[in-house]
Amino acid sequence: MAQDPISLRDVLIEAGIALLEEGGMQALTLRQTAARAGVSHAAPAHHFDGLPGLLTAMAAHAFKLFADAIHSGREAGGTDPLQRLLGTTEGYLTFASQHAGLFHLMFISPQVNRADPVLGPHATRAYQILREACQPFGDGTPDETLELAVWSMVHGYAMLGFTADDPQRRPFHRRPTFAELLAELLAGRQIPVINPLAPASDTR
Amino acid sequence: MAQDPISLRDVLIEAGIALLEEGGMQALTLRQTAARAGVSHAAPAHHFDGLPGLLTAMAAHAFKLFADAIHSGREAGGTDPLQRLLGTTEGYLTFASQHAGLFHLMFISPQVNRADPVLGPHATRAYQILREACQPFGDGTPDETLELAVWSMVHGYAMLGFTADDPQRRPFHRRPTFAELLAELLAGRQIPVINPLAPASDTR
DNA sequence: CGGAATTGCTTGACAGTGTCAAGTAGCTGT
DNA sequence: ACAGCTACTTGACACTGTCAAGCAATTCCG
Repeated sequence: MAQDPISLRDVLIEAGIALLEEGGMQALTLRQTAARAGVSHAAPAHHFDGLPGLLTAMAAHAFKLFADAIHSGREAGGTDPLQRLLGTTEGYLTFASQHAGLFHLMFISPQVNRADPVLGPHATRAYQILREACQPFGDGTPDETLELAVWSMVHGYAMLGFTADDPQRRPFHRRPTFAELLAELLAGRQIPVINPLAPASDTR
Repeated sequence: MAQDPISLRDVLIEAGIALLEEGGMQALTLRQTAARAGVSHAAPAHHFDGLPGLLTAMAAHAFKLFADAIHSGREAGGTDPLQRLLGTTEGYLTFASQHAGLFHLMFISPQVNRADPVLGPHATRAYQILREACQPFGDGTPDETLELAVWSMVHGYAMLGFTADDPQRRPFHRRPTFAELLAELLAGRQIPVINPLAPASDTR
């Protein structure tokens, strides 16, 4: 074959994502996925180990998109450490709200086999981005307490955003933004200067 | 014995909880619940509006248990404001780990009808307990930023505890405790004294 | 070059699920 | 006594995931 034709495996993953984003986890079934991909209902069994296998492969794909999202969020934050961390968390939250189904797959669905090694690399990459964004606020070495504090807070903020989508039931007069929460968390820390070693030079 | 005031409705809720705690959300089906309650497979339809109705009723029950759990956690914290807040969050986390299925029902399951008014009272009561535990760390009035920061952090900590149950994949050398995370969050705050004689005349 | 094995998918079946329609036993109110 | 109502049962239907068998095309290899 001259060119590698798109494998049914990838088509199925795309079809599954489409179903997930259209109708949530309820709509994501093996048979519907196969139908959308234009194959028979048992075809997916030859590429994935049942429904959990398909969901796990989709979760792996989702982790890659997720790591890309928080990476570009960090890059959008420029060079200022606080803006970089904020951009990272904004990427986190934007992905969670724009791809709620994939987020659910990545962090919640009990059908995903979390021991599968295909999940590891991109999940680790995503965490490394968060870790590096936290680094300037520590004493130079990785501060696991700060990392987990930021991670827990942004993750919880995203999850609570899903749950309390009924405005009337929200206990807040005005829901604080995550930036305010992060400022609260970092209030006890020294905010690092932008370029501590070099002589004062403006940002371009 | 002679009088049998236990309604089938309550029996079904208990049966559902038993199934949920034994086999997770996968095992919680209408028909299994009916079978465990000793009735026919269509009996639940006369007490709940389908499976979502049963799950919503179970979630309401769960919110009551949850509010009780964080209430006793707060009481166990004694009178010191920090210990009270810590006890509250510990109650939160203990409930989440010991009743993972109910926690999933309360905050995650898309089948639960979150607009149902039966969810409101106990969910509100739970949040009020958290709010009051945060109050001493504010300037006297409810500080919604601090409340949401604490809530997001404890919620995210609980959720991440579910996800990353594979020790090998955890990015931490030693997973920081939630008390350490809370200390990090409160590091920018004045820790209130235990028995303030003039509560409102604190430093400003 | 030609059978044989493998791959990729289809077809068909089965048990299990939620939901609906119809039926029934038992109690209640008049 | 009788009608009506409540609480459930029975049966059916469409849909689900999974498995076994089959089949056509490709690849292997002797």
